[in-house]
Amino acid sequence: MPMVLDKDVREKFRRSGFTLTSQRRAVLDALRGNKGHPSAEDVYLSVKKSNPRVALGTVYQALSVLEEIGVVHSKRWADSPARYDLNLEPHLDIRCRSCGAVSEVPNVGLVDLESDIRQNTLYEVTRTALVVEGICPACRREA
Amino acid sequence: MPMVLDKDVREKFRRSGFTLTSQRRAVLDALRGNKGHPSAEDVYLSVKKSNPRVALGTVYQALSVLEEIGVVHSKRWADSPARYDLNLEPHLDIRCRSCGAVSEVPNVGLVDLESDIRQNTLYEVTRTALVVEGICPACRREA
DNA sequence: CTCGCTATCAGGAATGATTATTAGTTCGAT
DNA sequence: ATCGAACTAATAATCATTCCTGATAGCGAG
Repeated sequence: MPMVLDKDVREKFRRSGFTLTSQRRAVLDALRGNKGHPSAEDVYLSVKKSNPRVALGTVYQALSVLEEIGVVHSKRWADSPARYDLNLEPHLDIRCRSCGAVSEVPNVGLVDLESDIRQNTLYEVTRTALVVEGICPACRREA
Repeated sequence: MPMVLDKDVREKFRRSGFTLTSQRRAVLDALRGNKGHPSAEDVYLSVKKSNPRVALGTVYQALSVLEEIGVVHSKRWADSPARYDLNLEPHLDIRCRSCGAVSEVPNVGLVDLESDIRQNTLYEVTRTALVVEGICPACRREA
């Protein structure tokens, strides 16, 4: 249940000066419909269903705009394209290095972490992402 | 002051079954000599000084072996090649999205985080990396 | 020491994700 | 309706990283 409401999105577009085009809305809808952590390619395929004329480059550009205005979030694991999601609550995802599945790790306190970071650096922090890798139970059994 | 002693390294190579070749040792030395967070290319250039015949691919392979046996650590920021370091204490690096500089954020409590993670997932955790981006003071002044 | 075995290496080509380019299109403001 | 800025589609280009091939090196058995 991502907390990304249309009203907030419109507001963020307005403030940023970017325009909320149909393609960008479609990318957003694709992310809404995909509870996992789709790659740009996944989003592209999803968007293509409703609008077969979109180009992959447009999806990349839309994702980058959406991330810049703070509506989507990206994470990069090794050996995998970047993955995107809408959930802007700080949360923790783990990726299986064998099968590539991504799932969420619950109950990990990240709340204080970001403010801790801001207090200990002179940088203006724009993005944080905690990347965790492992072997999922299913793949462990197979090994 | 990386805590990476030759003795530990040899032990880890022995246990893993990989062989400690001169190229791999050179990669390790390059990381020792570079206190920052060099990319594979940086390491390559550094290694080349003592052995001009090494190939970039070899550096990548050496880094991946060294990471697998737990001697080096990699992090991936957006818009930047992967960066490697020797410091295996969990620590926090921030990268300036404008000039690319990487520096460390001190005094952030990451100690409990990893055990917290392990307790809340069925995955066998093999790697964690906290990736933070921002604008460094120098670049902020210029903007 | 020498043969043969296996892991590794150098060099370069190939891959795959992402970005840049360019010409055309849409959209909002006038 | 007109104009200009922002956006898009399509494709080419880029860059990090991996893969492939034949050559080497190191090691154990004899």
